[in-house]
Amino acid sequence: MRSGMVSIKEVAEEAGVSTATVSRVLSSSDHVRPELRQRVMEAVEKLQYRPNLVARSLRSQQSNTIGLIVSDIRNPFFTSISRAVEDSAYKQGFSVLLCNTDEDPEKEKIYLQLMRDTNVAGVIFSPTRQIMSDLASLPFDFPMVIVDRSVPDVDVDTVLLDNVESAYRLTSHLISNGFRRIGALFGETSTTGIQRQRGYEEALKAHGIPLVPEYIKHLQPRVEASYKIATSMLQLPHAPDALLTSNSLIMEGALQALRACNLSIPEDIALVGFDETPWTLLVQPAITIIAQPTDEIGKTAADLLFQRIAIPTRPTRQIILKGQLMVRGSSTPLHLKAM
Amino acid sequence: MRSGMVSIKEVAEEAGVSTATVSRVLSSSDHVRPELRQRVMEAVEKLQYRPNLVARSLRSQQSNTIGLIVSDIRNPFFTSISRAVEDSAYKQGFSVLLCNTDEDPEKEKIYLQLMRDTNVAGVIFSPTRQIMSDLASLPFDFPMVIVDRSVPDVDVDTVLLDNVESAYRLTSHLISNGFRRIGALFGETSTTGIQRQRGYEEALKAHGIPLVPEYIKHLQPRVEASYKIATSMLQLPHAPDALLTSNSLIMEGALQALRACNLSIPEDIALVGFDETPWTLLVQPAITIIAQPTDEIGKTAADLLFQRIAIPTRPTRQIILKGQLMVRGSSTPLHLKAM
DNA sequence: ATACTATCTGCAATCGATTACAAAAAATAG
DNA sequence: CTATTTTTTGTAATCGATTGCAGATAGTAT
Repeated sequence: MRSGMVSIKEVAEEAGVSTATVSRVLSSSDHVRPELRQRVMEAVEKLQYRPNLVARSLRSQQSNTIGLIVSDIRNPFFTSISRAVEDSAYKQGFSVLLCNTDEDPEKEKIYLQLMRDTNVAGVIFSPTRQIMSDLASLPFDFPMVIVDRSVPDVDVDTVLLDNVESAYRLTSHLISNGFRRIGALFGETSTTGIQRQRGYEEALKAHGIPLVPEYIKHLQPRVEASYKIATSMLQLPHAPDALLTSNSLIMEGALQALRACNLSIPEDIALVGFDETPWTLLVQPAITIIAQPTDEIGKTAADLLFQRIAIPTRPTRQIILKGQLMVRGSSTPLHLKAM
Repeated sequence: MRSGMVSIKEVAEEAGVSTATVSRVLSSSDHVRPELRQRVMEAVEKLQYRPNLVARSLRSQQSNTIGLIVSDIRNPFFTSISRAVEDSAYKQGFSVLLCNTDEDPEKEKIYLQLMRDTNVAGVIFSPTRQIMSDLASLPFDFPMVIVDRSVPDVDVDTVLLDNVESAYRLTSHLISNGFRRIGALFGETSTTGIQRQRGYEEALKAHGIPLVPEYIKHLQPRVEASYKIATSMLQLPHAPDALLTSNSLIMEGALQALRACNLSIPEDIALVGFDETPWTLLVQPAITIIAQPTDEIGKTAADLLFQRIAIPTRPTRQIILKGQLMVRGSSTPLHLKAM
């Protein structure tokens, strides 16, 4: 155990009061005569006392920790979210337990259990589709905010992008720039992919462009998987003249594939996707994307969570944020290609 | 409080034994008659009992949480480290508290205090230079592993890159490729920048190239700062013909600056740096870098920490890992430029 | 069968705080 | 100055586990 461990008892002794009084001074919400308060403060200072948060948490049945459960912190989207969440948490005096699930329902369950067992104040969670059905039935009753993904039929706070609309806009942008054979790669583990596919299909329909099944693929949201699938799509007899990708890892793999096939962008093929990463602006041409307001998503999720922690019975909210279409060189219109 | 909260007491009752016995069954290290063990297990199963980790931690004075304190999780280096750490922790049954300090000594102190107050099992920490001097004197006696940075005069486990050597190799590579006026941008908050500067200077010296003070800058390790400083360096009468950057954020800013100045790489200027990020291979030309073995660094740090948690008196170790020079297009020799 | 060990099990203390309740002190009213 | 109310303070229970110690049970040797 820590060597110089000093507990509330020693402080009480030093100040000549009871532990209850010390506790009252420190939680500061209660009445204590100024003189005693002063004595306690001095004792605290002298002994360099710091309250043991574990003991406090056990007794008060509250905690200053929140959980953040995402698929992989290395996904730039979640990296950014996590930073925003941690910032908000810090300001509120909370700290953040980070969990990576790799889109694995088993790990998701394990981490949710951990959250319960450690009695966290609440959880911000980006679940796979698989876990969703169970979610309502699982015995987890801590405050929770779902982020990035939507959970139908479960009454829970949610923050996410307007995925259908965003994909619709992104696809429409390609179409109005003259692209017709639009290949699309969607993540298969999240609802996000599904919604973005919907937006994609609606846009095609609205413009009278037929769906081509070979142009639509679902895959693990990983760079390698994307590279492979994109490469094979590029070998098709009628290869696409544009590629729409549903997250930055898939976009990364697709870009690698284009490079490997020696295709130039956008002359041979356009490339668009989701999420602002450090590199969408650094590669040439820069990549047209839907920028998600990750800071705001993270901050909003944290805010929702703290509100729910404060008032557990509050009606739930679903907050849908708009993405921003950033038009760049990777989707330049066909008739401008010669320039 | 959680609704169906079932404690060890209920389990004991259900199984017709004492709480001590239940505890012994669950911690499984102790002798318990098979029949009782069976009864307890059944009760646990029936009541869906899960031990309260807060209570356990308070009583046993141990914890299954470790802290990870870095400057900014959005720095790809730390993103990767954090993932490796979390993986190792998960395998050992630990979870990870994530803290971003923004290289701010005040936040560092606050987080260190938090770590103490929550009685974490240990901490993996990437400190600023400022906090170092205090480090030994601060009253923090939990197991700690320093990562990425070196702390002279303090007896503590450390994992870091061979920075001097790596910078030396990187610089030598530039020199042997014909570059002579090598500008260098170093982070000012960490020891890492200092060590890399040393390697840079030694390489110049070894090749008989004079140091030019205007070519050496220290800055906040941030994209914007780097962009500004790089831009101003490019305006020099005798502008550099190569830029060496000491981390990926600085490299990002520098690349933006080169793009803004319409300089082509490596014809007008070479660019090299540290850290494998998603984009070093995606931009064209790809960027020559020293790849740090982030997975290994993170894993090693976690291993060291767990070993120290197990045996606090173990002699400390300093583990120095080698970086890997990845030669790419951004530093192609001058005489090949015409090709 | 008796004595002696070795194994199990339960009681109760403990970890370090918070908090219900009651007692004491202070403030206010009459 | 006493009665009543209000504000402070302390005592002790409590949160939910683990664990030292002693008593109970089982096992072994004589």
